[in-house]
Amino acid sequence: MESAASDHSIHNCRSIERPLLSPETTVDHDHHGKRIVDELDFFADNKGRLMEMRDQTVEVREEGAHDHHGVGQEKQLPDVNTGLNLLTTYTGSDKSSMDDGTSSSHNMEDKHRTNELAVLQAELGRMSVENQRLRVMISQVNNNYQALQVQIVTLMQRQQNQKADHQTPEQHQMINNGSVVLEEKQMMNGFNHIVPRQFMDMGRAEKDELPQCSLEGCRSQDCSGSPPQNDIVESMECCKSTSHVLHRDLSGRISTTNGGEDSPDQEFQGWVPKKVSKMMSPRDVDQASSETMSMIKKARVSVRARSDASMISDGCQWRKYGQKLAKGNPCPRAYYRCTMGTGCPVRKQVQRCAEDRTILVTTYEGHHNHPLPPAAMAMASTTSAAASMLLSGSMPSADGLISSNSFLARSALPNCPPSLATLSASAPFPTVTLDLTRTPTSSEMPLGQPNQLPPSFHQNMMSVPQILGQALSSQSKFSVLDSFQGLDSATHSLADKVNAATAAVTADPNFTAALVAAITSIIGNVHSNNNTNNNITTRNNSDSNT
DNA sequence: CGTTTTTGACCGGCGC
DNA sequence: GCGCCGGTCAAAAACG
Repeated sequence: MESAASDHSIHNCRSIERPLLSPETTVDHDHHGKRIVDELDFFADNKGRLMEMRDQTVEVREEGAHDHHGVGQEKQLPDVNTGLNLLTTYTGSDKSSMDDGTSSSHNMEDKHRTNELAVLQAELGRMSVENQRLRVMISQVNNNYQALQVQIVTLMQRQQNQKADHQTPEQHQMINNGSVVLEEKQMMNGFNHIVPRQFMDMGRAEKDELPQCSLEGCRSQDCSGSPPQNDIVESMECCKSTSHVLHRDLSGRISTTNGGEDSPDQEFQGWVPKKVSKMMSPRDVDQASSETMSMIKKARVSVRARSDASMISDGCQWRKYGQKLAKGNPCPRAYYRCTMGTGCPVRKQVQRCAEDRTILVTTYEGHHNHPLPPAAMAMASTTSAAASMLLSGSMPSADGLISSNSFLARSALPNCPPSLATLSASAPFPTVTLDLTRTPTSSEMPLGQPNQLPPSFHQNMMSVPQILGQALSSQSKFSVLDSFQGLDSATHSLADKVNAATAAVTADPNFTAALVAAITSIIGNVHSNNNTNNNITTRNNSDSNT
């Protein structure tokens, strides 16, 4: 039903979505070569009735093609509603044909058919309305995506402003009010392409391969496999130690695009040992002004979940590089580094809550510089989205204003129950905390916004990444499945799609709340079944077709 | 034998 | 300046 709706609604995406159709959706090619069954299957609940009327439907369909706004042969199919008017026409012709001296039993049968047609017509009319509604939703998603892109650029601009010249409070206010426009980047003399660079990788600094890649160029040409949201997180880190060099370094996106193959300078991107910074020249160290470093903080996303396992499965491969006994918590804190890509800067800390040792606190930091499997992509996108929300609601000048339940926190997550997501600017890093230790009750959900969880959240028991992936697909005009069809050839489009999906998530804090709720409902099952995230592709496949 | 984990040492930031 | 603390390094051990 859902895929049916999407197929009907997103005409321009049809070529993409068609491969997703399950065999049964295309099996029934009717006479005249029209894929009537496509329609039928889309509205599966009506299938039975429609099947009865197949003969009539075929005829009606052909006429409908004329009536309908010229959408082209393929696009006529989605416009099921078209057939309605024609059904009426057909009914008339049917009657006239019957008047030609047929028996009363035939009349009865025809009247019965007529009634059925009327019912069918009403049903199709309803579908038409639904179709229109879905189109509106698609356009809204598109609008949200566009808005998010502007917001991302604004954020990048903001950070660049902070580095280039210390902003006045008035400027901060302007940015906070959203009055900073894209064109402002041109005021940042010499920094036009610094911005994207800065958002790509914080670790690498020395190698510059594509300094000509402007902000617009990077976005439109998609020279990155990294969603901008992810980049935002990364940017927070990059500025800490190498902000003075980053504006010359534009190679990160390319290396990411290369399917994880290490570029010659791969060792310079991503995570860099502190010893590297030690080798920086005194001049470089000077340039990395303390002001900059104090203004820019690392953004982190912390996930609290009940789990008996030592780690929640997030689809990534991690290598433990340290363990420490933190003060105030008898449970040791473990430090992990992502090993899926060479030099990947992403790290995470895992520690059990001192108060409740069944609660596992996982803190993510950084942005992957390599392609991610679907499962990992979901979590990465979600954490990045959360981080971007944090950043969108926080300015360095606002440090200290952000705290749990603060105005800014509630502004950034206006509809997110306080128990689910909180912002914290507690030193040294601003952190978004997603609390999955309790399921949001209906009372916790925003008023007037009933539980927005997709039905599948309740129906299916999936791993966290799975459910995130599905959630992302449900919020985007692209499906996750699409993204991973032919990962090799679709690296660019994949980035775009994930980007769009993340943007959609970011644009809707409600969805974040729903997401958290969904994770919460799943996390308990992860305990007993840690392997469920391995079939995300399959699951999404089926989900995309349902 | 290569990879991962463990663990003590080390480093830098921060507060006093 | 000193000590505390969080974070990281890297050698050794463990693992597959």
